[in-house]
Amino acid sequence: MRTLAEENYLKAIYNLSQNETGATASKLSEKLNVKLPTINSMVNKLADKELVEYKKYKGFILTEKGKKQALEVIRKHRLTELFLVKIMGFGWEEVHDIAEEVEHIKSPLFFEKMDLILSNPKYDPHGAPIPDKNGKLPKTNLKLLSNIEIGKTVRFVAVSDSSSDFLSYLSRVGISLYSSIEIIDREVFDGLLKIKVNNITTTLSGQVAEKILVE
Amino acid sequence: MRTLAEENYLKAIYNLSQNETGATASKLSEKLNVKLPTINSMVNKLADKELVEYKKYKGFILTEKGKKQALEVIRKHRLTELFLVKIMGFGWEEVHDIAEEVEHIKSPLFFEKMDLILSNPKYDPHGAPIPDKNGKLPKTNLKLLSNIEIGKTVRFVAVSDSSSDFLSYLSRVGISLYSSIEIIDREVFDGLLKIKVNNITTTLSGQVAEKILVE
DNA sequence: TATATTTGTTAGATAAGTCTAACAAATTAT
DNA sequence: ATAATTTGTTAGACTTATCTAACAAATATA
Repeated sequence: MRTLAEENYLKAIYNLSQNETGATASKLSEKLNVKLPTINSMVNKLADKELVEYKKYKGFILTEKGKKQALEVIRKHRLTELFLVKIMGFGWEEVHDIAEEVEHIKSPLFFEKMDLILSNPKYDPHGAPIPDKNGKLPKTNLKLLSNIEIGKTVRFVAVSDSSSDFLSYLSRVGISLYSSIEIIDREVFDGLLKIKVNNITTTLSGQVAEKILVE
Repeated sequence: MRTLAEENYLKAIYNLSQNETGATASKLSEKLNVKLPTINSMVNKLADKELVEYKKYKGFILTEKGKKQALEVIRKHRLTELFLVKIMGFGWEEVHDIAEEVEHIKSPLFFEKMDLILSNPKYDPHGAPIPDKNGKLPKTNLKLLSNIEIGKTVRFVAVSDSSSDFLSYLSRVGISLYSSIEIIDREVFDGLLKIKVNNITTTLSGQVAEKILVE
């Protein structure tokens, strides 16, 4: 039986692997709020179970088996988030933390029912793709808002940060998922971005623009 | 922070205390599927935290604090069961095991939302009362079907066993919550019971009749 | 390139929750 | 009332997931 801690390590390693930088001990340590030696001993355990591949002083990569298990947990997380928003009436900025708990429920029936009620949804309320029962993810081709050329108009399809603080901020400045965003101007020095959304001109910091995914 | 194991002990002790026999080490051991010495060490811990009162070789009783915490978990369990049936479309025989997992979710928001969606419900799908936010339970005056005199007609309002096996059996023989049950005859030797439900005559064993609560 | 800094590893300790083996108290049966 | 049985307790071991302290490798800096 997979433990709660194991599930969290698999998920964190999966998520870190999606960045170019890959999953290292110190990044995991920061993400999981756990000291470095703990990471070390846990990753050794996961390696014994053939869930990650790992050579000393090199980073970690999930095996196929590990990846499959990580995607199961991610599926549960994202299905839950959508269920919370669509069926229970939560705001998109409220659901991340609740889903962090619900994703560890074992009962397959519970999540199958969510999937049924939501009609096999493909994306969660933050635009992240929901893996299907076999761990398959819909292909997406996303760009960072911070990299789009001046003058272009793009569609806001996902965020890379689901924290309540960030999402509340976006709501506050009137940017919601699937909005059209026109790039008016960008400050070279710090990436400060002038955009037009719903005919209103707003300014976003470079940090914020890096968390907004568009197509 | 209350641990999962702690919550399960509190709940089990609370439930056992409801029977006349009270909560003893061996009963807890059986209920929680844990060996006797484990019960001993855990109950000692709970006593240190002033959640149960306990004198060697005597049974366990929850303190006010312990009772309050047990009722919080029971509230989560029963709210969840009703949510699963009413909102998610599960059958009453499917929800117990799922609720055993969901009841340990910490997020108060999650359960407040269920409560809101269900409009402050008073009873779960098995007729058990749902404690309110302060741990108050609606007073109920229930009798066992096995104790009702011959000739009387009663209303089936709750079960004392929420297992899938038992509930499926009841559904199969056509007895559902809030049915009227007329006692036709009872065998003195083993309590075998002849009843009439919806104008159909059925026979129930003594064991089954003891798990059916009526008023 | 040599040194300093950052990152990763090993060793050993701790807390929670479980177990088995051995024993003691309470209860039941003879 | 004594013996047998059941129930409860103590002692000590094990596993999981964490920690701190000490050290080693890799990387960055002077």
